[in-house]
Amino acid sequence: MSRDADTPRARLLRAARVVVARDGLEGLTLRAIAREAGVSHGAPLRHFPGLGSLLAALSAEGFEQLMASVDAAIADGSSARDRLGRAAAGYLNFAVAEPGVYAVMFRRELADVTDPDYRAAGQASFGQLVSLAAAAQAEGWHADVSPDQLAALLWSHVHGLAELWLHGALQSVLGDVSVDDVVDLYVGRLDL
Amino acid sequence: MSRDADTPRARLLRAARVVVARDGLEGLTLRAIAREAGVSHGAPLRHFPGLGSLLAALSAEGFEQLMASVDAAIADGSSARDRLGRAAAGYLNFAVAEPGVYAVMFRRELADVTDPDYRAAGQASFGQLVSLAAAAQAEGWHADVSPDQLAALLWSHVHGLAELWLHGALQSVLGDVSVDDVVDLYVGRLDL
DNA sequence: GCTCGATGTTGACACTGTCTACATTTGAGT
DNA sequence: ACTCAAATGTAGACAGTGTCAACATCGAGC
Repeated sequence: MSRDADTPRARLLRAARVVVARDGLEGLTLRAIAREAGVSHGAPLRHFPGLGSLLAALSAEGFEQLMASVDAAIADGSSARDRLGRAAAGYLNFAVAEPGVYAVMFRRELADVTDPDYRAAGQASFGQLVSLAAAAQAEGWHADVSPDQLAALLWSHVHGLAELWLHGALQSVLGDVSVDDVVDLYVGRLDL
Repeated sequence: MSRDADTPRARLLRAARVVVARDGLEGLTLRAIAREAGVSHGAPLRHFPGLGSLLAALSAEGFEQLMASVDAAIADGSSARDRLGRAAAGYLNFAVAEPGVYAVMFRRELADVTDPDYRAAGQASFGQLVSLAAAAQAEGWHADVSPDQLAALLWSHVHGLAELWLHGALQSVLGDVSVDDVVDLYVGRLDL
């Protein structure tokens, strides 16, 4: 994300971020993105075969952002298991900082999940988690599962927390919890 | 769900089930529901103020189905902790049996989450989980958290598994796992 | 018998995604 | 410097959508 920092493609993706942050998923239309980018309603189709493809590209960027957020969070962890807890916090921080992008990343009816960049970015993100899990296993933590399986379990749990928080379900069921509360609850409990 | 088993309202909700099962979330439109129910495109608005309201009613039904699925699954559990594991299986079985309904239940851009019936059904479903969690705590399992918090954690984990499975992410990351595999993995690991 | 509420129909409106035909700009090769 | 082709953008159309208003039907209760 540097050489082509101002191509029309990148401008459209930035516009999509603005729109989804402002209007949510229901306002995230191709025409709204075009308006935000200051071009006519047909212009985006010169750069993406369709809305699903644009949203897949946005999601791919989201996965990279997510990895960066996790990387930043684990920077000064003492042990692998400690880094795993910090990774969860980094993950949730991204989801809360970019709720619209995070939602698009996991709605197959919106983003074209067959897009190669989307799949690659998603797998890279999962790979990051596998590495963290494997390192914790090397310290003897849940060493009796495959790293992939352990990573899938951890991913599921953190993803569930993110989705329910974004949905507002956690807030309505516990008091009005903050993200930090969720992180504390999750990291501090259930043997993580 | 009995006295009014054949009101137009109930017929529309049945039609919505058919449509979402056949065409997925992107095909779940008000007009498609009307077509499936054999009425004109404006007829549903006589019974629901809008699509979001209809989907909220469908979601409320979904929460009741979900509770029934969990209830059936825990019927012959030996201990409270054992029942908790069976409850997770019942939960995931519902999500996989009715993927469209399950998805609608957790998309606030589709279902009107302010609908009173929706909220009541969702809270009842959560209450069911709280009871199960509290019973397991009475057996000494994770007794150092509040039942609500413990239930929220369990819910997040199972919801994350359901969402990622429905999204196809678990299948693409582990091999082509079945739901039973997911249940085994989840229930058998992480001290549940 | 008549009225009124429940239910349904029809047509309109402003949106949407996508397509096609047409314009403009721009850069690389001669 | 000129040309031409690719990149990019515009404008209009089409079918589909949610929602609304006006009109129709029909049945139960007075």
